[in-house]
Amino acid sequence: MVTMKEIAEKAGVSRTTVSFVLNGRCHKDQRVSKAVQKKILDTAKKLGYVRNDLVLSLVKGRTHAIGIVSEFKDFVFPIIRGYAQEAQNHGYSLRLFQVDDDLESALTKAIQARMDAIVCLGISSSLVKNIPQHFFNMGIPIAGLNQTGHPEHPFLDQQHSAAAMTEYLVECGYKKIICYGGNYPQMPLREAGYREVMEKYQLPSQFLNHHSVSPDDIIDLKPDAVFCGDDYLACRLLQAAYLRNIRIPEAFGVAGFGNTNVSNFSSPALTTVDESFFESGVISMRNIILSIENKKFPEQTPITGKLIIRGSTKNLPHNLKGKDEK
Amino acid sequence: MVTMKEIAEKAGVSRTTVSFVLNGRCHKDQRVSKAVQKKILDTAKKLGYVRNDLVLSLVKGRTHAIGIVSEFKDFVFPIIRGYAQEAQNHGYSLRLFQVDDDLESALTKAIQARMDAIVCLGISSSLVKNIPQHFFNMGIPIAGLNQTGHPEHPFLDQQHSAAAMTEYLVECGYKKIICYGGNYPQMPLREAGYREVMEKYQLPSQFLNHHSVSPDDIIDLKPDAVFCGDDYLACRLLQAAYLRNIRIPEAFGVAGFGNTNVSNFSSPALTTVDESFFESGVISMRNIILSIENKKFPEQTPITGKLIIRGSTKNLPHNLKGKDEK
DNA sequence: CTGAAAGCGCTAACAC
DNA sequence: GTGTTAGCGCTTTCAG
Repeated sequence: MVTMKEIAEKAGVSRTTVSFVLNGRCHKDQRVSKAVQKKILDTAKKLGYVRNDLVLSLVKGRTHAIGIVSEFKDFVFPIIRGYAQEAQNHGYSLRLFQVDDDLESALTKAIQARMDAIVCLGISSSLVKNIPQHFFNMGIPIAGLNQTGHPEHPFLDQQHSAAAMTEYLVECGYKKIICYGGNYPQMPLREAGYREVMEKYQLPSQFLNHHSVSPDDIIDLKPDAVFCGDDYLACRLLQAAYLRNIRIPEAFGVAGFGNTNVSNFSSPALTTVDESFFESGVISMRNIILSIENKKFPEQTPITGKLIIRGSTKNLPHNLKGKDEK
Repeated sequence: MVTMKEIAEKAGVSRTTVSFVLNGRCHKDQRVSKAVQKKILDTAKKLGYVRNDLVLSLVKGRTHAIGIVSEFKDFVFPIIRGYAQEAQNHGYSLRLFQVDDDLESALTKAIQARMDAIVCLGISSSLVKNIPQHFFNMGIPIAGLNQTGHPEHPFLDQQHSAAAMTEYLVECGYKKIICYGGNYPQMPLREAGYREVMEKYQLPSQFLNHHSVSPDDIIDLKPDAVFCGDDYLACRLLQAAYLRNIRIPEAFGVAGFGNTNVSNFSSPALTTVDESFFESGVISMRNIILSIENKKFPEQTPITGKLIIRGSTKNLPHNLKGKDEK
């Protein structure tokens, strides 16, 4: 790999001069004659010089790399795409540190590599609680330790989004709406959004957990609609209905949460809430980079999930009638 | 960030000694007294020393990082998970270089960062053809420029896998089997696998492209089964059938390709071929690391896709009868 | 058993 | 306009 020293020798000048020219630090007025410049540029090209960012990082104390510490489960990749996009726009790149069992060792590796910032993605908060304090005193910002609290992380307003979906289901004319979810951390907020709206309309609310209640059980309850805590669960419900030849949305409506790609390919396609992972990754990375560069910080604006209306829900006749009566 | 120099000063020894101790290069026989060792280790811990891999990379000429150059479309992430896993097992980490429009600039960044190897992932071969030769002369292995030819890349034997699926469909008792695909590069091989088996059983083969033939058209052709070129297309077909209240697999069988997660959540769940992206990522990364470290290379073993049998196909009665007759 | 010194490739004050 | 010099943090050979 050719170095500046070699170029300097071939061109018969000093390394400093080469450095100046190759970094374009000779704005017409300053230093280095045109002739020498050209000569240096030419030999650099001829020799195939590529600058060494390792050294720049060492000297400048900045690597322009952001460490992503994660187990890299499927759901983080849309976020990472957002990260990658935005990082690239600011001249940063991403470095991946896989955590298998040991979060601390992954963090250590990221620090050894002298990342400009470290983002923990999708790490369970119980693990995070146990990170020794000294990791935070190294002078490297460690961000995104959970999905909600951290300022660098824009976050989906789970409750508000769930409320919006529930509101939509009520508007469709559904009365007996069941909330069907699991144990993931966001569930309580989604459930709260659901309850809030059900109470507002004085409708009976009912939350059921898929660990104790099967999709078939849900069907047997003969709901008007089921608001599922995530798209995957909604698809399971759709599959159960399909096997029993129960048509959706004719028999009852189904809504998911996430707008993951399964929701677009199910039969019928799912009405769901878009979690905007990509977008949230972009904003998140922008904030992280801002915090590295300026220490300034735009105020935190939570993202609101967009309602995605597809074929698994529909306006019921009596609702349409109701609208006519107004 | 604390340095060895600081440790040396606090401990009252030279930097060399610190280096030796911290790198565990004092195997009972050699150098440095126990007392000094302990002292150094203690002050290192007290000060919170974390070694600087940037410098190590500079000195050793190896970064232990693999550059992934890609547009990071969804389909590459299962591969990247495999990469990350295997890289981590060998003490390497991944660095992501996003290519927006300009492959060369992304490659240049990866070279500037002095990656030990560079993998181009999911880059169209037309772009790759135009990479100037000098990129390959930098001493950094650039691998995986396409999905098939490169020795570092294990690859799914597309034709063989498609043949296996077709064979399965024939075994199910289906006669009129349509192959329904698109324009992606793997399609011709999959089609060839399909044709090969259809001919073997002297069944009529028919290939239709979704750019000119809609899922509804396919249904109207009243096939026994449809072998789709990918899971997504298969789901589109399932959705079209659902809207017309045509039951699968009762009306006809449907098979996909890829075993992407949509295939597991469709109604009915899809019979498909597992492309083993994760596994292929693992093997690929292993080969790349081997090639960095030894220049030795295990022979290339193409991966065979596993048949994943789910609810969208079934054994037909006359086939079962046939089996009884034997 | 321990330390001095050179070197990895480059930047940035400062002198000539 | 151009070169000298001292670092950045660490490894490693070679004296002591």
